[in-house]
Amino acid sequence: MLKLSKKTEYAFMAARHLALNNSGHYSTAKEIAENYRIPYQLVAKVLQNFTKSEIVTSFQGAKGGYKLNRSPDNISLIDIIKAVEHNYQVTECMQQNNSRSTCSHLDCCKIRDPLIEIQRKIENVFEQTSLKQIL
Amino acid sequence: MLKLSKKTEYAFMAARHLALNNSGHYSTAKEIAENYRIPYQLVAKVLQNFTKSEIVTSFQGAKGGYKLNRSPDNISLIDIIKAVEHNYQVTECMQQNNSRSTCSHLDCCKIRDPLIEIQRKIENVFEQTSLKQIL
DNA sequence: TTTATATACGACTAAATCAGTCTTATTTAT
DNA sequence: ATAAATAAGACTGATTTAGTCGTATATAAA
Ligand code: SF4
Ligand code: SF4
Repeated sequence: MLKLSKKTEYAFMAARHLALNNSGHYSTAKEIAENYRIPYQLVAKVLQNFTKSEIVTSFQGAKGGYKLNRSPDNISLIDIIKAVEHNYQVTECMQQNNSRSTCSHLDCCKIRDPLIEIQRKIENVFEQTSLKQIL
Repeated sequence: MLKLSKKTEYAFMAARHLALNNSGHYSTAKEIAENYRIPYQLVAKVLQNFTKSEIVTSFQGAKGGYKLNRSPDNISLIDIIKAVEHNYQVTECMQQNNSRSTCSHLDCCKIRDPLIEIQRKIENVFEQTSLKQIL
C-alpha cells in the first residue's frame, strides 16, 4: 500500500541521470539501463513517456538519445510521476481510468471528502520537490 | 500506485463509526458491515487489528462489541494505518517485512535518500490528520 | 444449561496489478 | 548499406490485494 511503482523509481533515476549529464552527447536508454542495472526495455518506455510529456526531447537514429527540455529546478517530481503513471491517486474513486467510478460505496461513502484533501497534500509533497533537489 | 488498500479505507470507516457512536451499546462488526455495505469478515479483521493496537477495547460474547480507547482528536490517521497495514512505505527498501532488504539496486541507488524524505512527509500528512477531523 | 450472539484467528482462493520480456517498425549518422 | 538508436504494442509470470471459509472461544440471557 502507498508504494511507488518500479517504473516511477526508474523514472526518477533516469531524470536524475539526464540532469547530471554534461558530457556533450545525448544520454541513451542503453546508457541509463547499464549504469543503474535497470532492464533496458523499461527505461526505454520511461524515456518515451518523458518525450510525450515534453519533459525531454528525443533524437532518433545513431548518436541519438534524450536531453532535458527544462532546467532541473523547473521540473517537479509530480511532473515525472504524471509522465509515467496513469493512476497515482489514493482511492479508486479519484482515478481517471474508471470511466464511471466503479466503487460500489460511492453513494454512502463518508470518507471520500477527507481523502480528497489527503490526495491534495500528497501531490503537494511531490509538487514541492524538484528534480534539482534529488541530484 | 500510491493507492490506499480497501482494508485501510474500511478501517477509516470503522473508526469513524466508533467515534460517532453514542447509543450506549458497543458497536459491533456486524453493525458496521451492514451500515457501510462492507464484507463482514473484513471489518471483523480490521477491528481485531484495532484491539491489538489498543485503539479500541473489545468485549466478547452476546452484547459485546468495541469501544474507542481514546478521544477522536487524540487518534491520528497514521495510528489507524499502522494498526491495519504492515507495509505503508513508498519503496521496497523501507518496508520491514523483507528480512534483509531485497532490492537489487540498494547498493547503487541514488534516489533512496530523497525518497526517505518523501516517506517522512507523507507519513506526516496522515499524522497531522486526526480522526476527529474526518467526522 | 442451552442457545444465540459476538470476538479471535488462520488458511485458502480468485481477481487485479505490476514487472519484465519479446517482437517489429522506423529513423538517422556514418 | 549498416549500425545504432527511438517508438510502440502484445504477451507472460510474479506479486499483491480482496474476499471467503471454517473453527474456536467467550458471554448474556432464556
Ligand atoms: S467512494 Fe469511498 S470507499 Fe469508494 S474509493 Fe472513494 S473513498 Fe474509497
Ligand atoms: S534501493 Fe532504491 S530502487 Fe531499491 S527500493 Fe530503495 S529506493 Fe527503490
